Amino acid sequence: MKESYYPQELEPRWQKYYEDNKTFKTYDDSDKPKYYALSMFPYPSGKLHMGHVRNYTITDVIARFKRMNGFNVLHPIGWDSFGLPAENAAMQHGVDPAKWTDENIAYMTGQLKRLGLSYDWDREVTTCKEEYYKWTQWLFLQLYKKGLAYKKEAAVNWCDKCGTVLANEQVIDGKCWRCDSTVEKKYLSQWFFKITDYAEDLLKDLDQLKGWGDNVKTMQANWIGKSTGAIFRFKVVDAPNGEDIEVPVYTTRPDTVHGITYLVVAPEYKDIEKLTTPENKKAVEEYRANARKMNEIERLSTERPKTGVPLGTHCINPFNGEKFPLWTADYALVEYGTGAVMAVPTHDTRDYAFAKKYNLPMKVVIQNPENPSDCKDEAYTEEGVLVNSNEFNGMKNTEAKKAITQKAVDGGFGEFKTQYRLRDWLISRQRYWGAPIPIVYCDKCGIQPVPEDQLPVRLPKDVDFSVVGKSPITTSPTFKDTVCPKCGGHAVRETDTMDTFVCSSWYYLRYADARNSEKCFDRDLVNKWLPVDQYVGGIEHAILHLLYSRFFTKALRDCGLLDFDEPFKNLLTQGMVLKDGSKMSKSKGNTVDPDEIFENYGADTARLFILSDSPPARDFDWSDAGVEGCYKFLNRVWRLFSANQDKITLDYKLPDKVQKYNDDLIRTVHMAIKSITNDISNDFQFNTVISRYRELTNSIYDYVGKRKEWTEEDKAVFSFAATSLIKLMSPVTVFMADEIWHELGAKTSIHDEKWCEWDENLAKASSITLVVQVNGKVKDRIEVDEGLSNDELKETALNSPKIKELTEGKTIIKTIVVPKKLVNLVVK
RNA sequence: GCCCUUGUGGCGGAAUCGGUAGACGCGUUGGACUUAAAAUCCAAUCGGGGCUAUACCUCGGUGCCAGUUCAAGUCUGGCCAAGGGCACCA
Repeated sequence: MKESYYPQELEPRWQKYYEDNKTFKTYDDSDKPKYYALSMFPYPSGKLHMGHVRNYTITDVIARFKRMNGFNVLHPIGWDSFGLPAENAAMQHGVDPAKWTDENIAYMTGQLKRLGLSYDWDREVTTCKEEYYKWTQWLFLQLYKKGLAYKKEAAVNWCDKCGTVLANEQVIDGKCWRCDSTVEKKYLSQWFFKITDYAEDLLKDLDQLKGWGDNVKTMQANWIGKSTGAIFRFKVVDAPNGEDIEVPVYTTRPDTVHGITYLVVAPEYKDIEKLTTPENKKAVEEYRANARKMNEIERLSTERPKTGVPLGTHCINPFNGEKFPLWTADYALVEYGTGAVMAVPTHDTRDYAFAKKYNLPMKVVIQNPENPSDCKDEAYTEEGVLVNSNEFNGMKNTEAKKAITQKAVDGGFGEFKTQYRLRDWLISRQRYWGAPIPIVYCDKCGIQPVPEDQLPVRLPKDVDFSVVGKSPITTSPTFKDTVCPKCGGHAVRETDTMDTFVCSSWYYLRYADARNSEKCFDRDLVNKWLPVDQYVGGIEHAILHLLYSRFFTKALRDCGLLDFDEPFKNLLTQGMVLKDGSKMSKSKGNTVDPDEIFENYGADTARLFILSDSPPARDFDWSDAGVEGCYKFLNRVWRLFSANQDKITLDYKLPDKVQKYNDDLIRTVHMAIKSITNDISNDFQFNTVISRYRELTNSIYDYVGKRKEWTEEDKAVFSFAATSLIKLMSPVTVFMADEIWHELGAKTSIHDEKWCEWDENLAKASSITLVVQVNGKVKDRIEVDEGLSNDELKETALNSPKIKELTEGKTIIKTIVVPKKLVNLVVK
């Protein structure tokens, strides 16, 4: 065994060995229980970054730990390889997106292997390959058949820089999630998935997800945005041309209905022209034109003062016969509720601000009986009792919500209503590098799905990437024209491709049956492996990917393709990797290249370090000194073995009875096994696991330092300690562990070993430190035998000279004994 | 504004049930080895005070203020700060 550690040589050697021997291949037929460990698959951007390293190392250690604990582990990897960067590269450098992507995948595959990740490479999936996107298209058709994929004309989010529309989830503060440019509204005909059909399911089933953090669950719940209230329909009494017209509103405060003093419709409200009198027409038109010009950010700013103009028409409140005016104002949103709002300035802060500005009347209808407010200075939005509300006066507002809505239902002018903020998922993209939507438009038959036996609809190669203002796919001379599958006549293909989030919404299912060319996946295999037992990835997908995947699982369940409701049983959202307090990014210039770390220290050091300093869920601050420290530690472990190789055997036999000093080391090892096992099992606290590695290593070094002569017993105990250490470390420092293992004479890989077990009786110190407190303050510590009873502990405490002195002349009122731990004397 | 998460030494962070606060590491300081350096090893390292000094003793200390308890980093109530999410969503 070499005297010092040499990762640069030994790591590639083992890497090749694992590859040649398919050490980590997973077989479907096994009598072991299954465990599915999954990292969020990467976009092949070119190179791994430290966030990837952290993500994949965490999952890899989990997979290896479970394997050693007797599970048949599925631990796959793939590539989320459709998307804009490849197309941008094509536009800028004239390189084929497929080639660009392939090259990136090849490079990053090398990096993943170098990092020592125990993937079953035979299950690799690549979303941009025909063998994969064929099934993405097939799944689209299944959703289409179920009525869950549909096309509609709608106001959609348009990113001019990316040249495509975006889903609501991809608009962050009015800006594009990818390129940060301001998003505009456009009216376009686009494909949607009906995720709103699953709003209630997606919300309700969050309760099932015990293994998800509350942060992610509340983010999803907020996004779904459920509220309950009522719809009220108000008749317009003075519409131009005497038209008979109603305006429905959605409200969560039906209890305030007697306080309506005006009504607001969104500038884009569909009937707005019919609601506008000729005298007001000009002002209203102007206001609407202005609203149209505003971008999302301006429009949605809550700071902007409220504006609006009257329409000139009026409604009657059927509850009290009062007449109130109609206005248009852009604080009403056309896409939420009915696009119209009943305004009660006394009990809604927005209505209050608006009414104040335009001098609209106010009427108090809810009051706190203890502390009545006249709502002159601000709206009263708390609970209370109804006033000025006819037969409902005196009723608690929480009860009145129901009673008043019921009255509307009975009177035929309203109903109970549950409303969600979630919108349907817009999946069309006007880009080339994605899965083509398998639809054709026939001149005669209209929209026609591509028959399943004609899949995949292949991406054309004969395209011009230099075009501006339209998707390159539309430049293909061969792609667009086709025949109608129904009538055989002329038809044109849909040229939009699918959002890449569609591809990533089902990839975790494909791993269960990755090479199936006949089917999307075998139902039994998917039901066998899924749900994912442990999913690991970044918090940035809390809404996007995780919500879409949950939707897909439920929709495919309803299509009869699988038998479970939720795809990811446990979710670990790892924190960001920071350097100097901020997120690593190229623009900040604070990135660390994983290759450089591999080169200088080896993958094991990288793996050890990325797990060592913070618990996985927290942000991790990269420090060069920390890497150095981990490298030194590995050297120290290496030297422990190289300097003592003659004393370590793999087939040691521990005697039944050993010397006290040997018993102490054995106990230390058992305690380490216990705490390491528990720390991994309990929320994957790898940072403390690594502390235990160091503690155990320190203990073994202490032991070695004290031995002048070595008995056979000493060697056996030492062998036990050293081999336990290297096994415990093997999921983290994968290459070094196998190298040492072989240097010790093993013929098989350490990664085929069973996890260490501990004996509960040995996993505790032979003596304990009794803490003696007086009035809750620690006054003495006494080494006592482990087996002492509570009475004996009390006796020991009272006999301590220190305690005697402190209690001298005082009365002991009470004595608390915590078994094997502590005695607290309450004295006066 | 609403919701979630987090607040512990110079730093990253430990601390099953309420029971020794600061494990382990980084950094710093001192020492050993060396011609020297690197590497390695040993020791000290929350703050204030006491003692010539070591040992030791003592007081304070887990964002702030209260409370419960023999005992609070941990439980309860009220605040404050940072990070994140949602947001004219009626």
